[in-house]
Amino acid sequence: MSNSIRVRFPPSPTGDLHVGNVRSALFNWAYARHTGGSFVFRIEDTDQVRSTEESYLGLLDDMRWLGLDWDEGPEIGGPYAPYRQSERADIYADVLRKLVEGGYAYEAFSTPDEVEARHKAAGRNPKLGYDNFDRDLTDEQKAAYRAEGRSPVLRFRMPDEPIVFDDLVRGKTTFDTQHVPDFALTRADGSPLYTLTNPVDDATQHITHIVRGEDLMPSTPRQIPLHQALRDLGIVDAPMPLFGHLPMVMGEGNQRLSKRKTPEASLKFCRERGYLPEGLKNYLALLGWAIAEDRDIFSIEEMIEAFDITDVNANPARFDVKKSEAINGTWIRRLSTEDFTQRLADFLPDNWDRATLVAAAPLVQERISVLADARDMLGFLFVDDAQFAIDEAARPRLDADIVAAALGALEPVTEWTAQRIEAALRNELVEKREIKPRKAFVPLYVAVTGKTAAPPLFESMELLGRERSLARLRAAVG
RNA sequence: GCCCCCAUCGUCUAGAGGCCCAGGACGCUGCCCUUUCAAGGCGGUAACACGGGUUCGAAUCCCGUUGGGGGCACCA
Repeated sequence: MSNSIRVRFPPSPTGDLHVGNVRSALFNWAYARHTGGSFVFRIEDTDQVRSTEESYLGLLDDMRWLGLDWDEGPEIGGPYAPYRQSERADIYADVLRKLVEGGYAYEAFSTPDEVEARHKAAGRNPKLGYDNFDRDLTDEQKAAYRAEGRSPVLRFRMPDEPIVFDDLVRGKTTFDTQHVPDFALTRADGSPLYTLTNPVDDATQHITHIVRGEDLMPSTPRQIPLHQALRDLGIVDAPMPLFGHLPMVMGEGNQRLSKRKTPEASLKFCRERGYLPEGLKNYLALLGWAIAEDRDIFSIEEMIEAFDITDVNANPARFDVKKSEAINGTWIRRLSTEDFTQRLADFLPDNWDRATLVAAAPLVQERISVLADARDMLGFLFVDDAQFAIDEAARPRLDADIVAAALGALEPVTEWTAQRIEAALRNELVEKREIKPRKAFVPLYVAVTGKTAAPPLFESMELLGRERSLARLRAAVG
């Protein structure tokens, strides 16, 4: 199926995924599923110093958690294996050799300091980048550098013609190669750089659509001539891939997402907050894409059905925590009680009593937007009585008279069910004492749960149990 | 500084010349419901960055300005 669509997601195992990466993965995946093409998962670990096995394993776990399954990649292999760049060294070495032999790449000995010094001496902007100084070094000059103990990097010889491509989301884009210096393909130790491995893998793995963040747009005028060189040399016969550059996902205040400044932007953080994969994917899909004029909530199946890269818009988006949680909340409410209970149980600490949890889950399902909210809301049921404490913010809402009256009404109740508790309390406080329900129950919420935002009172007391409930009421009076 | 990209409510967006004195969602907010908190229902608030063109007609096309973002590594 040489004419079928192939997209890829190639993260580096150098840390946690952030939501911008996840959005790229999602769009690529959705496009593959929409078109019946292949989604290739590739690991770009050419930077041996920064890449870690832990991060690699984390990447796999995150992708599985998200439900973004890959057709080719780690652990399952595929026709263009291996899919970890650290295992493709001989491919790169071979390409490099042919590139040099074909005159597409050359040895460069200049150090960054020397390049900058030449720019300054010539009155040019020192930030201009490499100046193509070593392009036509003679063998004697190279030998002289080597005699100094220098090792060269290999650089790609950029063509003179402008690079023009039709971006899938932005349309026609032109780069004048005057502004694109010959770029390094290797380090001085001969190890390959991203600038080589990424285009080589895209070519050798027959990627047809390269959909990535806008931050990679400046690498496109380098990838295109390199891909062309690979074709000219007969290394690959893959046609030039199409490029689509997704808008950046920004944090608050238009800051670029970084784990330091915007922790909510890391997938790890989202998972710890208790986002549902459904909710997170739904929200992320909204960043740069819309399924319809008046719809925000849609399933992944609906997204697959409707998604097309050319419908993605080009302007940067802000990751809005409030909206993402609101979307997640509606996904939580959409879950069946059984499903929700299961996910909550998987999320909450193991030592929380299972039976109580099953009974309590339905009470919070429509009150939370991320699973972590349930931890706060249900904590009063699972905390040791010795450690139970009333929130400082809630304490002023206590009312000793009301709590005492409630205590008096509840002590005779032996059949400890929500119905009996409610009947006793209403009779005493609302009927006999004519206290408005709103006024009557808030102090009891505070006494029993320690908070003003809690699951329904009577059910909460039933779950807490007679003795513990009465004890908390007594503690609140005294 | 140089190169590239972008520009509709506070935010995410719909809008591909007349359907738009601009629609949806989040947020904020009013009311209803209500045992707290939510959820739900019904309202409200709020935008085409600016200036020139093109056209009978522009949020939609063109140019410029301004603003924002990205890149300029022997990181990816």
